[in-house]
Amino acid sequence: MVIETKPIRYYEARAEVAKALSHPSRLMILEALSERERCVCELTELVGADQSTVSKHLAIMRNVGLLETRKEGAQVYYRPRIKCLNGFFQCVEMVLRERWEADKVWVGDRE
Amino acid sequence: MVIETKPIRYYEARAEVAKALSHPSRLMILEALSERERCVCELTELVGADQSTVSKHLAIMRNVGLLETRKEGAQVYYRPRIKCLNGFFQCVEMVLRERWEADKVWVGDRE
DNA sequence: TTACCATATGGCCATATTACCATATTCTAC
DNA sequence: GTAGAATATGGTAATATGGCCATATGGTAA
Repeated sequence: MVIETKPIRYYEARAEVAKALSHPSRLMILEALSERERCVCELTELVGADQSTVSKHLAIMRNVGLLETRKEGAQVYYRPRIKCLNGFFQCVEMVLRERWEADKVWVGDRE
Repeated sequence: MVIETKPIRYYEARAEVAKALSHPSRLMILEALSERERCVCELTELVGADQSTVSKHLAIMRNVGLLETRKEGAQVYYRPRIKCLNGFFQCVEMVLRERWEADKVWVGDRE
């Protein structure tokens, strides 16, 4: 009974993208960018961390292909590279919603 | 110019789900489970890691609400708790596909 | 040129993650 | 009851991640 799998590289590439999405500050940034492009200084203010920290978060997302950049003078504007992030977040939302429902039922059982 | 955000807890909860999806072995397991439920021993053979390692991967996904379990004798069968993972993976696929296309163009530019 | 602003990178430290091994727990079979 | 299989958990070591500070880089403006 051998299960069909794809080469490890396949899963590694997908895990890398998911990992880029797995930090609160990065999700906050993505949400802000879904509205419109922003420069690093705006996002630094948004996140409230050191500018170098935010720069590294942005590099992580750009490296996996989630973001792209545009230079304007000394500023660098970041924007989403894809439009499908809704599908991703809808799924995460459903996980959280179902979990919440389950917790509610479970708590109810104890009373 | 203050950007609208939600409370940190909001992003943390979502990042936690994404983090549970950000390991190659866990993605391999999810793919196998999308077909049908499996016991830990099957998944251990699939991943090719120590049984305790696989058990911990499964616990991570169960704790965030991605998987649920069913006991049958001494065995524990895991299955997905939600049906929307396609939306998630379609988005990841698109990121990878777009990145691949971009790389192709870029390489072409150098020749 | 110099001074200054915006961004990226290197260094370092604290913490988190992952792996394995050993062991505990739970169930089946005898 | 004991033995053994299936799974979960604790310990520990190696590596990865995330934060800040300091600094490098690239741009603007005088």
